[in-house]
Amino acid sequence: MSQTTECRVLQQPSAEPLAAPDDETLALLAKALGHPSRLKILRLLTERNACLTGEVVGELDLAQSTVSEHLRILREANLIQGEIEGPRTRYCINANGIAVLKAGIAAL
Amino acid sequence: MSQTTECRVLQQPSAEPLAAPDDETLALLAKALGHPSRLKILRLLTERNACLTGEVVGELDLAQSTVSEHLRILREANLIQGEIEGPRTRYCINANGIAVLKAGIAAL
DNA sequence: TAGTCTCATCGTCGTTCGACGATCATCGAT
DNA sequence: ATCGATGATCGTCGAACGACGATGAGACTA
Repeated sequence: MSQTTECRVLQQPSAEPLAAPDDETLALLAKALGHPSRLKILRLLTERNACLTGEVVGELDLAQSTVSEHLRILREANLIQGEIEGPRTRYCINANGIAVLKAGIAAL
Repeated sequence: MSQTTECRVLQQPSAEPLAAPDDETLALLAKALGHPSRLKILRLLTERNACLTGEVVGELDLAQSTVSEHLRILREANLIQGEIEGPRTRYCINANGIAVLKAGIAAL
């Protein structure tokens, strides 16, 4: 059962258009996106509001360690964020990172 | 001297919003973008209207063969296109590919 | 305290990437 | 017909990636 508990993170609505990142940063963001499984994870986290690691693993037909790696890559790219919740970790979209990505691509 | 001859390619202005690509395709596009040199090439081709391979090489501080590889990757990702012009090749942005990319990212 | 559950991290293995120099094919000019 | 210039392709090498199983660290539960 998909627990769609909200991922409570302070985040201003950002009225600003948001500056586009430099090439180095944009390349890192794009690279993090450059794998189908990671795109699927992003869509999953968007669709549901947040997911435990185990829920993501359940959707991906990949080993737990592999999924955890993909989550790490997305996290380090600032595209998602996770908070520890007892023995589990709850991941959700990092809206700011996504916004930076969108701004960078839109500015191409 | 940078020859900014126009890259004449038929291309409808596309009034449609343009459908977002599937994850597989979007991942390939993102992967192609995931390198600073390739972003730089895209910007170069946008700024000037088109470039010969040699002009791109002159801007990138990389070996000719390496640049040619980057051009190939962008070309195969449909983000740029090249036309042979005598002994040289003239590259320009593939507006359609860029549009697909932007649509895919914007839809995230 | 022992046991279990969850998830991150580590070590490994094969594949892909990114860079290079060398080579090759093609076109223009001599 | 030869030569020079241009640029794609090939072969190579080290680094990074993507997958996996195994292990380890925390946090609840009995």
